[in-house]
Amino acid sequence: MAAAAGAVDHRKGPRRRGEALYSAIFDATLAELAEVGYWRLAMERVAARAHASKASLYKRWPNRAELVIAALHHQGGEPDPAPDTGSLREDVLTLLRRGAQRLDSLFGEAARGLMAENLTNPERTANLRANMFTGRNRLMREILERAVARGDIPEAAIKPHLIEFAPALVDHHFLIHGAPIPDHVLRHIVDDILLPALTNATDPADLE
Amino acid sequence: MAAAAGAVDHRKGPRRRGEALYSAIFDATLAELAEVGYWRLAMERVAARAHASKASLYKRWPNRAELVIAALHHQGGEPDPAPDTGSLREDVLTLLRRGAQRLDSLFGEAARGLMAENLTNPERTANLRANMFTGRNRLMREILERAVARGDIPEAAIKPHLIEFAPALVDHHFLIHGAPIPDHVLRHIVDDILLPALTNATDPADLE
DNA sequence: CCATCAGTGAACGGTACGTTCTCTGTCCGC
DNA sequence: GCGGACAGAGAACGTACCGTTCACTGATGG
Repeated sequence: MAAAAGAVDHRKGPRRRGEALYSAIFDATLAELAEVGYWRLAMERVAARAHASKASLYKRWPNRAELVIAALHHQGGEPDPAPDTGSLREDVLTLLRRGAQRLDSLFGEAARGLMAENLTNPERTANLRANMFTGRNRLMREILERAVARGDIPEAAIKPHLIEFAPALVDHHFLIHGAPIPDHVLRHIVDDILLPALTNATDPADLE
Repeated sequence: MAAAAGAVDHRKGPRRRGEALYSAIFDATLAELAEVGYWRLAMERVAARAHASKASLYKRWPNRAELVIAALHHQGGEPDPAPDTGSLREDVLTLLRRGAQRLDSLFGEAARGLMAENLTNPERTANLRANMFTGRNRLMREILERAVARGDIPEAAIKPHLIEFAPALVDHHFLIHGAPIPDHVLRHIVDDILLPALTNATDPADLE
């Protein structure tokens, strides 16, 4: 918590630069995020809390969305590798549970706010989606490819809409009902929707 | 277009009341919605456009979300009855297409904005969801019940999460990718996800 | 050691909020 | 058909935050 600088006037006192300044700003951003939520997070408040100037913020990030994304990225560690339990069901459930848990945190608060803010701008929405969902989709694809290799599901299951819809349903539940997401919701998605769809996947070529 | 009142000063001129006032405000609201979109729709602008006062607006609706919902409700006619083609696939596709088409209109613009604005407030989100999705869920349930009666799918398919997820996927696509929603997206949802899930639905009792 | 760079805090004009004020048209009971 | 209550119009207010610009001065590198 480097934000404990207190009432230091950085016009006279130690004037931060480089990493120290970034850290102070990111700390202030995350603290504001936790305290008042994304929606009421204001550049003015972050600047004041970090004892930095708004000009310094706007020099680095054009708006609060970029600032928050940077702060989360700065905080976030390495992504976990894809689960590999030998069971498709367990792999998928693990992946979804991991995502659900992530949403029940500062990350989720930010994700909800970022979604809300960018929903009105399709271009930014696409950009945001690329940053947030791409990782999960890659892991899901990995899981499915292993299941295909094991012979658990047909190769036709490797299709974008079959890869993306389970995480999409989790996201939707989060957006509508909030976090935490009950585990039975995840089990329903996997057992009643995803697995039947994957098992019955048919290659369009078979229909010709 | 009752909004064509022009430069009438309603302090002196005919002062509207009751239905006339409501209509003028709703017309102005929908016109603003169409012109600048939900996000830039401001109470100030609506009031000015309707030659009404902000006080009159706030007396009736506490915020723009309520105002827009009321305006849409005022405009909206009777909901169509559930499709009944004799084919589950056609019924569901018709329902989803209808929903997709509805989203590609003023209603969709408003829905996106309302979602964005209320995403940060779980309580309001729930309220909003009740107003927007309940109708569709009822129709979907009706369709599925007919399919069960015909013997097309097992009775176990009548479960909330199986009823709700197809419209949810449509909504999610709309939120992320915008409108119009390509028809093949709807066909993928129905053919590759919904129908396999419904056909394979198993009663939990069968597993005991 | 000094010129340049860069961060701070303050102030600005702008937009929209939600509230409150005065003035006055409209309606209802009598 | 009259007069008071009710309620709408428009303007003004204080608040919040936006994104920008300013003068000042600490830090940095040649």
